[in-house]
Amino acid sequence: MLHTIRSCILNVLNLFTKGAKDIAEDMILLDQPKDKNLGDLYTNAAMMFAKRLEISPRVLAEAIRDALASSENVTEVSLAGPGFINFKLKNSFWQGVISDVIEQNENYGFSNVYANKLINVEFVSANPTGPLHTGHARNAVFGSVVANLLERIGYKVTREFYINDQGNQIKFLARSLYLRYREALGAEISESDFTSDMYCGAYVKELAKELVDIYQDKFLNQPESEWLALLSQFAIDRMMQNVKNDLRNLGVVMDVYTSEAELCKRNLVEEALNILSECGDIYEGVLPRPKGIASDDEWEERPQTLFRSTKYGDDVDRAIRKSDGTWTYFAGDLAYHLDKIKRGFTEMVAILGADHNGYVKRLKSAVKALSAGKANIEVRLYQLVNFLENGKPVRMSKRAGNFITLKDVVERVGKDVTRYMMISRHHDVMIDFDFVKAVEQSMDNPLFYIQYAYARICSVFRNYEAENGEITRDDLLNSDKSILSDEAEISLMKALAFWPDQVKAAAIAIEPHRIPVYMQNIASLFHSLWNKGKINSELRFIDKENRHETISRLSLLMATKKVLEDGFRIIGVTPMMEMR
RNA sequence: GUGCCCGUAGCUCAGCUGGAUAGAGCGUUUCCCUCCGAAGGAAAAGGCCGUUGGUUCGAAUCCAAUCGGGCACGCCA
Repeated sequence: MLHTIRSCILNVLNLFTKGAKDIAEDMILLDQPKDKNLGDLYTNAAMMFAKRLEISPRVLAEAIRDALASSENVTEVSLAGPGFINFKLKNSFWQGVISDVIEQNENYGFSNVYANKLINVEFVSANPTGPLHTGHARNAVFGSVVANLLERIGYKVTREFYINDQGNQIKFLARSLYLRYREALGAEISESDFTSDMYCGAYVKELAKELVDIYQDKFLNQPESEWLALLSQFAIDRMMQNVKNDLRNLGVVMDVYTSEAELCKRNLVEEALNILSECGDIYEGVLPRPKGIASDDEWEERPQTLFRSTKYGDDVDRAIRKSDGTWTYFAGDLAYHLDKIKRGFTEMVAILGADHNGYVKRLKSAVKALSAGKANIEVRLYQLVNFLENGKPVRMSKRAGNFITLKDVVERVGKDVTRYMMISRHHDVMIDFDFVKAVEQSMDNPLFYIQYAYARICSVFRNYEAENGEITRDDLLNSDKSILSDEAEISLMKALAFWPDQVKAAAIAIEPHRIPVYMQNIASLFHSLWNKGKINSELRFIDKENRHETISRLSLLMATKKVLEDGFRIIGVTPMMEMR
């Protein structure tokens, strides 16, 4: 719908000799003025592009005004301020949105700006050393919605989980498991046997029981070399099953799980280093003492193998080999991102918690260096979530193993509430997640407000169809929209017309929270219209005396329903047809 | 000491590539169910957008300083 207006404006821009060839339709701002008296829409295009076209904003504004004025949809155009163009449109223009939505059905809200480009979205990537906990919930939801959004603008998305299935942490997991294994077989174990690197959560005991069931006392009194590899693999397998299950219950399904150990076996670390060496980005050197470390006592200078990440914008160069000769975590990540590049990804997104903010620059550097500048990774950090129990913070200690798991959250408040709470705020702000308030059915919990709007729409269709039989798509498309001219009806249509814009903007900005915010706006306009029908019976959706007008109104409801469904699909929440 | 993020109504938060008189919900006050679902709606009140400078036709938005809060900072993962 809005495309018609934008292309009209773009045609004007193209008339000027300096050329508008680098101006895309998307760049033209169209919005509803805050003051409704100014018109239905405004654009600042004249001010935006005047400089680029080397022409005065006033002249450009006049040209756009004239073009709009001659458009069949426009009834009135006026210039204001330094170059705003305000205009009014025929009701028929807005009414056209209804057919648009119904015709395009599930495709309404899709665009193909990035048609068929590959993109990799890596998220969660939790260490397989324990169950997913609350901290992973936001990551999982955020990542999955970002992936959905990117698909909306045409990307071919790969949802990916990176498994850190080797290294010290896995060794300690296996040792912890072994302790519990001995305990299950009757050995005396005290909590002090668990060093600070080990895992003493209850889930390790569960694993130990399984281990006993399968192997009995086979590993009892055996040296570590006899059981370490097997127990490691056993623990990883079970933990990943667990992770996948928890994710599925949260509505998250990955396309690819990539194992760090596998990458190592394929010698990708060495390959990555070769590439970097050829660019002259690998050297033996000594890092300067960071300012944060006050005295030389705590700082020991030592030569290390370093990656010259500063060449690509990092603050300091980064170590890739430990003093014992093994790779650092970052070396593994070099291999991993080389793997992504080799699989053909030039665009990548990674979702990380805010506590990883120090990692962003080196990751971006790595991708630039390994791809000779051809690939890029966008990292999105999300702030942590505070879990509250009726206003009081829930204490968690990972060490003691008494953290709340993601599974606990989903079981307690449900998938939909969890997802909504995690996605409805900007990723840069902290969330207070109160278990009590989350399920309260009030406006402290806006999900219910949106669900309620949807349920009301479904209810109207149920009522109508109970009396008149099923209503068809053709009935709705062929209905006369011209009777839908009340301000509240037009406002709702306008909001629906902006839906594709909103989705595209949210996707490009990688800001999923805009979707629930906009859904709330649509729900609000709908509720308002509903209540207007209580006062003015002509606005009631069902008029038993007048079937034609009823179908016209139902067509607006259907369009609203479709858009809400699209929103629910993006955020992965199941719409509720009734809420009694 | 350095880097990243946040600071908008009493509270929780929106505010899109800089746009016109900064919005919503909760809470407070007043109205609206003979009639499609009142878990809703209409209205009132509530603001130096942390502070100070700068950029320009125009700043909550960009830049610089500053204050307050969160996070991070050589071989952990």
